[in-house]
Amino acid sequence: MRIATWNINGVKARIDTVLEWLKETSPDVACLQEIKSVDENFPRQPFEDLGYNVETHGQKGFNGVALLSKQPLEDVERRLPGDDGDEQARFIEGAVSSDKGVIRFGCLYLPNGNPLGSEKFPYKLAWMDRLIPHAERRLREENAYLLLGDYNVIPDPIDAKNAKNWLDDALFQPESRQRFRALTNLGFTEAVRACTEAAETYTFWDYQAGAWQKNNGIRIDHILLSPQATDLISGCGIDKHVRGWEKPSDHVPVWVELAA
DNA sequence: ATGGCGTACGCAGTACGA
Repeated sequence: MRIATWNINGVKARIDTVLEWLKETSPDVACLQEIKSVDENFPRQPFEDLGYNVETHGQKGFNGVALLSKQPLEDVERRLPGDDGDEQARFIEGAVSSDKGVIRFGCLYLPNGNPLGSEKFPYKLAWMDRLIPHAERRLREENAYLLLGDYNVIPDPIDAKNAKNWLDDALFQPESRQRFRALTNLGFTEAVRACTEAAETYTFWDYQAGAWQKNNGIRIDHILLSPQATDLISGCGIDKHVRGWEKPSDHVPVWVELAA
């Protein structure tokens, strides 16, 4: 079973690209971020035509997440618990049944947090402070659970081509990185680092200043697996070639293969 | 980067992203 995450930067602009990728890699579950669409306008039909069940949590203009699954999605929940006043569409969960039991997926679009000094950075940290106890509750269920998406966190210097360029950026602040470590330290395994120690392993390249051509990337899209899910890992990867396609997203898909 | 690009909204130019 292949599980993938991808920040598509707008479903309207990216629909053909996303469909092409789905046909090429055929993930069983795909978590999409930045759909930038309200639920009513999400183009469900072309995804359903490829055999996917579709669940969305969108809003007007920006943000928005979606879950695609070849198997029916059960127990779908929208919104990250902990702040009823948070109107930003950044979190959706669902589960599928497999021969290894229930496998649950949390699809997240973590706040960017820039610029530092604005209200956006404390919002990012507060969002992470809600994510950690939620993840802790899920781990206590002792099922296969994957928490995946655009974390907007560069975990370590090796995860950026030029780490010093990010020192004043919310993605690389000690407070952001500390919370990411606190999350993984609950007992999650981070898929890509479990599969490779290779340097220059990135998931995002800016549209500007020839970042892609210079391989000036960062690794900010992550897949975290509970111990029960970690036991099923048979491989993982990054679909880097997609960044070179026509009209690309600035992010590329990350995936993990489970023996389920 | 005093953001040079890209997307959404909506029809000019502003908000947002990382």
